[in-house]
Amino acid sequence: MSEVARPTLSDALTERMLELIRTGGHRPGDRLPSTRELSQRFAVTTPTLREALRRLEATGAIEMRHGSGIYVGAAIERLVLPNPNMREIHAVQLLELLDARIVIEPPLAAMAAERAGQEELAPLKQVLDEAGRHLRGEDAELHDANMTFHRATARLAGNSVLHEVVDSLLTVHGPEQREILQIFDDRRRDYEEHVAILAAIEARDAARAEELMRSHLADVKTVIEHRMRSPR
Amino acid sequence: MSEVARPTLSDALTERMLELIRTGGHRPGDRLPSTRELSQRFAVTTPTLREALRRLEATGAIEMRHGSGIYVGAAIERLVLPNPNMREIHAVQLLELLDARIVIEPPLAAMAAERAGQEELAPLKQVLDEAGRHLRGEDAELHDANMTFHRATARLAGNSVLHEVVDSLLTVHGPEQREILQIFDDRRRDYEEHVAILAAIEARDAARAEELMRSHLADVKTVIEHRMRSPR
DNA sequence: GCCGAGAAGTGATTAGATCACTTGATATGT
DNA sequence: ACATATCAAGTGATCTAATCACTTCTCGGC
Repeated sequence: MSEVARPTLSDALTERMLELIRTGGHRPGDRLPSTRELSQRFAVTTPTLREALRRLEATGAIEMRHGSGIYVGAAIERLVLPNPNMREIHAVQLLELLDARIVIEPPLAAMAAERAGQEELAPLKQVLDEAGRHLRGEDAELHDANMTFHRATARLAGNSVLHEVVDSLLTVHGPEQREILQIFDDRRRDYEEHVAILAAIEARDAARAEELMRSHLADVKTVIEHRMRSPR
Repeated sequence: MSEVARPTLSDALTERMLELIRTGGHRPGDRLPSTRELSQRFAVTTPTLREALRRLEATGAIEMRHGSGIYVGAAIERLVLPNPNMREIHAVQLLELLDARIVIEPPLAAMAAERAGQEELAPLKQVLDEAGRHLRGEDAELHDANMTFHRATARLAGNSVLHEVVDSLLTVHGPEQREILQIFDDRRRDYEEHVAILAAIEARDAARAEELMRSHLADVKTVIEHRMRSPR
């Protein structure tokens, strides 16, 4: 029954470090304060600080050079993708994220249509059934089921790299971001469009699947743009 | 003059942990040994071990739950993208990676052609000039310059999310992976095709830029496939 | 002017203890 | 018998403070 797990000290540290870099006007290549100074400033001990630093290092936000110092990494000014412990991205980036999906997902739908046998189609149908059961239930659950449809479709395409990319993009729709999305999206319509996409994939009509996915995501974007201007 | 920096203890630890998970037949959701046991098994102290764990956590390879345990994450069986300290991916995945680029990069070339003013085109030209100077020089340098062209083009497209995605995909072409690529690619031809792509972008011919980028990447893939079968 | 030794600064690792949280078993009450 | 409350064991999180290893820059010798 437990919730999202209370953030740990080093969770907070990671975010404070990011903030320090961003608001401090640091550019990639700049050197950051030493571990000793940082641990003092944040009032934590060395090992704790270092855990936070390692996380940032793993995503390319910083670089640690033995004997030399800690440097701002190239990824700092970009979006850090698969990062369960550092939610980034704000509302403005939501539309950019959708544009990215509009580029990537339609071809994936086409690929899925081309190679998917009946057996592999099963999980996709299952996801839609699940979503269907939530049509009159909790909005959050329908929303999640809709997201799962996109992941499942990407998986069907059969390219693990692209699958991972889509998965990353959708994961960013997590935590706070997810709440924003939930305010804007039109879950019922999404569901219906998903049904149509599945039909095209099942019929192995690649061109149609691609076009439907494209217009579906364009619809989502339109709705969000509209509602951003005139909240419900 | 220093080289690639000697791997640190926790670097090695990160890889040993990954190996433990992979060869141990662990599936996502499985619980791993406790920190106490792991630190004993690897003969390192807790803080050191935890640094390695945090890196794995940051990429979604594992999940640490306070009071409960350490669990294998969902990302473990997929590709972990922007990860300077964990080179993954083997040769088989090279072709999949290229397929992914074939899906993503052509539309980006089109977007670049549509929105690029003359000023923004400067860095792209500069990259090509740089590559041109290496035409008769070191293969490695030409190879790098060619890679930079792809990054720069993706940047021009003006979507930071997609830019980051492409950057991640190309980054994976790092360390060991890069050596593999260098064996297979045809740097001179790549350069010439890049020149043609730039011309299309400069002429703001989106359709042509897209098609050229697509055929360029298809060429690269063909060459690699061919050479994999019959090494030089 | 060049270059090598050394000092200062910085990250990497160690050691063991203590705190905080989760989970399942046990006991208790109805 | 079942549900609920309590508690103990296991596990991650953090602290403490010192030492080791590496880089960089300065300064002296040639």
